[in-house]
Amino acid sequence: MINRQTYRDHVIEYVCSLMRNGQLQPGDKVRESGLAADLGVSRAPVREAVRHLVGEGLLDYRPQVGSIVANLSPQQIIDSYVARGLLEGFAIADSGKQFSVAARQELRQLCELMETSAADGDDEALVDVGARFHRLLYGRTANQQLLENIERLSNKLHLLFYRHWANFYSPDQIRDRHHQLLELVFKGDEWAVEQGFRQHYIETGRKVAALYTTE
Amino acid sequence: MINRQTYRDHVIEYVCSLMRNGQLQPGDKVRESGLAADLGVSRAPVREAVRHLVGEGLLDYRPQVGSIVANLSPQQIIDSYVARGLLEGFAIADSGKQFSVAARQELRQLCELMETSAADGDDEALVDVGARFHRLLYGRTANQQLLENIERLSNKLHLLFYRHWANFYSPDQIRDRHHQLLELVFKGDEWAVEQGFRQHYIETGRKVAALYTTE
DNA sequence: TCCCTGGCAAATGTCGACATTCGACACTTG
DNA sequence: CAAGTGTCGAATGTCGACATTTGCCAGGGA
Repeated sequence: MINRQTYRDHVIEYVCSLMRNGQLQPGDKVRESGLAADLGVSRAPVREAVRHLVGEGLLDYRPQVGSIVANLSPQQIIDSYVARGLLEGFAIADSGKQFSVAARQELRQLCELMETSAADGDDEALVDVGARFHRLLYGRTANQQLLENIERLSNKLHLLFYRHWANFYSPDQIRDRHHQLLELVFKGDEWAVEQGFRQHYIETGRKVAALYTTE
Repeated sequence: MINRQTYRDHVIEYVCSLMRNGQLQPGDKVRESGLAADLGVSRAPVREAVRHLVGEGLLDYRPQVGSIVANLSPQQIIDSYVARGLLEGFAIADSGKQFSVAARQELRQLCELMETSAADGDDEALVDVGARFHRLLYGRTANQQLLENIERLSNKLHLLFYRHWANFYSPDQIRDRHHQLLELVFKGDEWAVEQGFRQHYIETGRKVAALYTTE
């Protein structure tokens, strides 16, 4: 038994799945009693799970009132993507290590895979490949503290907005944008890498934010 | 009633004060029952406080076993300072706004105040002034998401290591190091600002880490 | 002597219930 | 009719107790 699972973890996963399913949308109230009833557990582990998700930024919390699914303003959306670009760009630039030929090939193949997934309209696969692509890059950093922050932000943006970003670019654009990132990384100019990733994410952030402006 | 205080918040503050007092040191076990008994409350709010502090990175947590005060490895210490330098440097460079004459004067005065505090051996005042100095700089960012991450890291490093950094530099050095940061900021070269703050923090991080290496 | 094993104590995980607070709705009043 | 107010329901905050797991230590065997 490597990792003992506690009820709290089940609740966390359950809430995340509700967010992925769309059954929980930004602004929706999250009632502890409801979750407890759904899963047949008491409110104690539910409260811990909710508090954890609040800490992750996935839920907003008001004392004595309760929690709602985080409802980021357009500016907050952009800000989150900016922060992610900053962290991920640095993590990649700072990792320093060279990419093996095999690793380069794998990353390039992922770009192609993104294009075919996008062309097939398989958004789920596209998002998944995109996540693998980025993780392969920033995951090379030896800085665990940085990694924690990146994954927190990454997970937050993924759960809140993964639905959308597949629709902002044509299959060609998706492939090309990520190919360009790769070339920056392989070239080894750290400053260019950081700027490139910042730009990559701020563009996506602006597009996502645009969807949430005054509807 | 602006901000209703709940027991959980009291517990958080209590644990932080224990860490500041040195009654809780890195590696020490944090028993929920003990805290509950100390404060005369039940374990429920204590658990929430502990979980919050785990999320902040101040405590390490092992399921079914308990929590201990975070005991960062030398590398993790450096990594944390690197991350803070990255975030703070960007926040300052990206805020873009000009500093008023009064603001510049205040910041320069804080540098001098750091020197006098250091010369007087008043570490508490020195650390406090240092915190105000840095907050005045990074607090100008409009990016709330960034700010949250900075303050989380800042608070973590402050609580775990505020004891030490006052002793790494002479009063003159402290003043000069911060004056140099100010000149970078006032000059407005964003890239130089980012690099400067990264360097500032990585140096401190290395010195702190050195204290925790194989004693 | 060392290792394994079994049980004991203590800490965490979970539960159900009660207390407290907030938000909403209907009612009163000017 | 609008504004303020009182009450009620529901959700959160807290509590004490029980269940379960972990780490430790004593005891026995090789």
